[in-house]
Amino acid sequence: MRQWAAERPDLDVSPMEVIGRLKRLSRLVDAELKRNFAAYDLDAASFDVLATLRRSGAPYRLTPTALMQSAMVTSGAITQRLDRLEARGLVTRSLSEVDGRSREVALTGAGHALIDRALPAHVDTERGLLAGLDPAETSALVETLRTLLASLGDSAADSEG
Amino acid sequence: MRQWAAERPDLDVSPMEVIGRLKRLSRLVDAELKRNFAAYDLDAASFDVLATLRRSGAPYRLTPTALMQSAMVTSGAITQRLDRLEARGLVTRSLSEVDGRSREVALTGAGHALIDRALPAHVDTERGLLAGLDPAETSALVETLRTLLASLGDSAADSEG
DNA sequence: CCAATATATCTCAGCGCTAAGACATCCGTC
DNA sequence: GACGGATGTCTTAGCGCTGAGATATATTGG
Repeated sequence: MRQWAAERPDLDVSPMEVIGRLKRLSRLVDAELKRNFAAYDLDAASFDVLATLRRSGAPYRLTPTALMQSAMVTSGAITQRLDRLEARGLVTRSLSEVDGRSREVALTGAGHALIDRALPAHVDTERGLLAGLDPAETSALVETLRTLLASLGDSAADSEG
Repeated sequence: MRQWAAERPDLDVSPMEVIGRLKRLSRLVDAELKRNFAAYDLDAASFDVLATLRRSGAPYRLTPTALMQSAMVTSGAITQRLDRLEARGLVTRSLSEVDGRSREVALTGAGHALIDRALPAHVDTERGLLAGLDPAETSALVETLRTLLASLGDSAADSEG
């Protein structure tokens, strides 16, 4: 920030302070979570799909489109994630009975068991990452992030985990 | 969150609320910034390198290692970014005079001009992304992110933009 | 001084993602 | 019912990054 103020005093670079830190934090978090995923033979992408299916509740079925929106990736990315998960026997894909264009992605028993095993350590890792904040700071942060996401039109701002 | 509480009532998934939103926000921000980069024939990676060199001040020279630490990517990624920028005439690479292992990466006139042109719109885009927060919320957010980064050992928590 | 170790950069295979587009199916309108 | 546009999924080429490792130079301790 100091550097920018010296180099481009004509610009108000204060937004960089927020967004730069946000990006940095996101990278640090990703790197830390990755370590835990690896302990369960997972990566962030696979974990994301399994966790989304898991939290959707019985019968643990969602369409690729739903998974795509939750993950905020392209349809091609979801297709490939599902290819990998299906090959490992963690999910199944079947034709939708109500829409001929669509598929139903379902957790298998193995997928269910794996995500249930990986979840506790994952949440613990996340808790550890936030250990530097006291409860008041944490809840203020949640609230601010919710406000920000809502202002950007993110529909999942109220339900996402 | 509601879904998790119903599915895994044994787990305190509150950390997911923070980290999930953080990740989501980071993706939205990336997507929005990307649009502006494209208007200047840049991508996030190239912009990052040019901006880092630019804010380092005259003589706008840094080592690949310094760029690597700033960008939080591997050395291979920096090598490739520099290959691309060098091919476009936006930076030059020369041997270090003080360390035979090292290189000096310098902004060219074209690189300097390009980043100076792209910067104002970039900062404006960032400002727009934060428009949903009032000044008090914004400064509280900065402070919280700083605290969090510091607690995670991020040395650049105080200077990064 | 030399050996051992650390550091700086580059190389490259492999991987997951995007972007663009193909294809099938659904839906609204006439 | 047929047409045209919208939607859901998959395909594929290309791209940037990682991770492992190669190479060269620097540093440190004996």
